Amino acid sequence: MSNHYDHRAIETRWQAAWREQDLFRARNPGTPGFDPKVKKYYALDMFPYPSGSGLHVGHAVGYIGSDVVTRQKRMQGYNVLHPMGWDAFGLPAEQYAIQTGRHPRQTTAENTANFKRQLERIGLSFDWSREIDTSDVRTYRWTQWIFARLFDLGLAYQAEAAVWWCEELKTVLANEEVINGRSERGNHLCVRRPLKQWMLRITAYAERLLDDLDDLDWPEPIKLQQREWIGRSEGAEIHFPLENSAHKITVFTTRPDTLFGATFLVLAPEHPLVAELCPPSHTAAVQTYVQESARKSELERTDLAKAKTGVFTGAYAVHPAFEAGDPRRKIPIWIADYVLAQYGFGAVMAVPGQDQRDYDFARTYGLPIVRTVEPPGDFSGEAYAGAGRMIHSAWLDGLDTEAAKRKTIDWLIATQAGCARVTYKLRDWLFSRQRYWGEPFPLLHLEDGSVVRVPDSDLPVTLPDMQDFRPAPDGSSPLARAKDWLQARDPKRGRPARRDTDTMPGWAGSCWYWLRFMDPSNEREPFSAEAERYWGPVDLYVGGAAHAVMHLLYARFWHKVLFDLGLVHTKEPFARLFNQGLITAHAYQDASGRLVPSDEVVAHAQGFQRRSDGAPLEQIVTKMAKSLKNVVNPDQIIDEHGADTLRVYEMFMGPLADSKPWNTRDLAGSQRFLERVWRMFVDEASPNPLRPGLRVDQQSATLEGPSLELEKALQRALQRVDDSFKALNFNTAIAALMGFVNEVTKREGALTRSQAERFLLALAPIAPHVCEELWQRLGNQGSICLAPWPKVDARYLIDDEVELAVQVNGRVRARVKVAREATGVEVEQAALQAAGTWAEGKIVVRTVVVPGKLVNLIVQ
RNA sequence: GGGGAAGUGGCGAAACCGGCAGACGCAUCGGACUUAAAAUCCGAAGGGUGAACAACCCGUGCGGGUUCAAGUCCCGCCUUCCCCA
Repeated sequence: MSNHYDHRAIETRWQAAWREQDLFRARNPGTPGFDPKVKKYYALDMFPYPSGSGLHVGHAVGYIGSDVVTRQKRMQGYNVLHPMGWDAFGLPAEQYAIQTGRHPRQTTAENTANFKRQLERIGLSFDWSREIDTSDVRTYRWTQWIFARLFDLGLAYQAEAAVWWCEELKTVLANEEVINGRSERGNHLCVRRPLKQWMLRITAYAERLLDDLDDLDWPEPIKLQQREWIGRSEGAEIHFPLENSAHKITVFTTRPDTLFGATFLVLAPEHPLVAELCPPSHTAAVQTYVQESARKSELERTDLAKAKTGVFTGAYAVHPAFEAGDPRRKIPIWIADYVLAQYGFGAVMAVPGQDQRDYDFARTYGLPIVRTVEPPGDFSGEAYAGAGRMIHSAWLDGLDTEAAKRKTIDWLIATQAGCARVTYKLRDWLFSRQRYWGEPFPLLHLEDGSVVRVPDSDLPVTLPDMQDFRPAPDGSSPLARAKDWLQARDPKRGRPARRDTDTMPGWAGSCWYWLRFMDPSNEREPFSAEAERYWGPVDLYVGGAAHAVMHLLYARFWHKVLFDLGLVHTKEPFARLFNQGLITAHAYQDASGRLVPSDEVVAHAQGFQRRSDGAPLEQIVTKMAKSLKNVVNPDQIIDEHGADTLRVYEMFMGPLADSKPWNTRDLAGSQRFLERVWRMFVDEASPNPLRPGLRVDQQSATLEGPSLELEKALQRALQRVDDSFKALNFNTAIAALMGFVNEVTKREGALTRSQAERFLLALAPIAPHVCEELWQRLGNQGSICLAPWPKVDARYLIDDEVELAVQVNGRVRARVKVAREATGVEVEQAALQAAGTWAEGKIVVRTVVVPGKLVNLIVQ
């Protein structure tokens, strides 16, 4: 047997062995091998959409991180659930299929096979017996089943909602397909137009989605983003009757106190009353404006920096707080696209004195501006949005803002002109797509226009096999063309019915997949209560911060609905959330800004040049993307350097949470480290599988000399490994283990077998293959993957003597060694002596002693 | 526009509660081993002034502040990255 570090042979050997031994199988209650006394640990990765281009090293970093945690937990004796699957439905898969002219079912199967192969090569310890695919009918029948529960609860409803429409492509586009009002594909102009859509009433859960964030062990920034997204605001709704109509316009405002400053109303262009209240003289101008704003995205419409546009409707409303005959009682109604239809009531009372957008608008169109809150004396702005004493506000004058809000709300209630109101920025979730590759809705449309759902016993509603699944030119879903599939019968009375032709959005499967992993092959229910009670909630959820808002909010919403139905026993699905950072990469641009593939770049001392012609290049840091020509494929890294080297490098690059640039050059350090570990155990010049000194522990009962020093070094390293595993910044664990290897190198022959074993155990979660190989060479029975985690012995962490820095007036001037138990006075004396000329002849006015760290002498 | 995160050597980074800035690596340079090279091992290295492994000064994006002591805390800016139904 060759005796050098052969990563290829080692990695294939142990991956095969682990698979054969079924080592990473998680035991469900009631199955053979299940031990109720063993604690569970559920570590979940955000499952990937299996794209055609395969996995790159940026995807791998989160998976490796969670795998390291998982492997440590197994060694600590937990029953670990660590599953993986495929988020396979959705737009990208469909797009890819249309481009290649092949069916998404086929491309998805190929892509998942490739992803799985890549993940296995990295040595990730997934329980593959639980693999699921959201586009597999065995999975999506339960997605439909859960949707059916939502439908029964009245949480799903149909409504007209604005969707992007591209006239050129003759298709409905998703938000992510429209950039700056133009289609991503082809760069054609798009407009928003209303279409009947399925909506989910997530707003009914807004309060709970907000409140329950408090108890979660999630990164604070993510919680903050969710809170911002939900956007709770307290205020009032106020009714403004129309001058010549029975209708009234209801507005929401967070500043009811500023009612007397409201000089006009502004409606969103989509407001339902727009057409009705407009007198014929103004119809043409209003219609033109409504069409123009349909072209804009919300981003453009609400951009504070852009000029506000709007148009007068020709109609007036009655200001409820002014007496009849008061000229201020009649206020004009305008339309402007900075008001969004979906927020509040799609209408605002404009208070130009206290709101900058209203102010800008009033100035542009010459509308009156009244200030009703007194700004501080040094205020120099235009609209004053802060708090203050009320002025020009009749019976509110003199009150402060808070008191004025309360009094106004009381008045609104008393006069039936409004009431207190809480609104949320969060809107109901547009849940249908006019696309092929998604879960069909389990719904039937009857001839009388009513909608009934497919009974549970008739599920699944299978997605029909279609050859042409492109979106239709009239905006209808491709499923509308599946004639045979379309026809159905009312399950109750047998009347003819038509299936719903929309499909669910890409998010649907990811709203409950962690529950399916608990009991993936259950054919009677989405998951058993027993499995959920045992495995839930997810203990650690690892994924990109990119999903901070939408996926996590949607998933929490579904989970809460299931909680209310008694189907899950926790209010929240993910106890701890961790966001891995983005792996960025260098990309190179020439003078014209064109991207140059990374492998055509040469680095020089002065900078970077194109290999072919020596043209100077600029280096930029971006994310890894095929379009930027800077993607690094893990297969290639594993071929050349090994999976363990890839794992060590990705964990050594920096804290898992940080984004950091990939640099293939730096791999060498990680590979060298593993080679040094290898040589610590194996003498490559000899045919022996192991250095003779490590065969049995020859150490006597008490450690001394270099072996004692190594013991202290090992204990310090183990302590740092434990700390770093808790925080998931494995870079410091690896640094500590490297430091230990350096110490061993300096003390030839001092390393004991016990020390060698404990070192190996601590490294095993990060570099499992090489550690398993050496573990077996040490003659151990059983896999290192299930061997007990090494414990820190605190006795070795304490030294008798400590070195202190001696500062004089805050600057380090000397160092001094003192006994660990030295008193303050002793330390001060030693420090004074060490400070020498710096303190000589000076008066020490103060001494600060930080035990074990430093002494600061303040002298005059 | 709104929201979030981050700026430390040539590069990736470390520094736990405010306590010696730059651990551990990469790249670089020097030495040992070698006929030679690779590999390996040993060593140097933030910047400046200096002949100096002497000594001192300056240094954590920029400008202020608090403190015996600030990468870390406070105030105001600049830049970059991520997300937006």
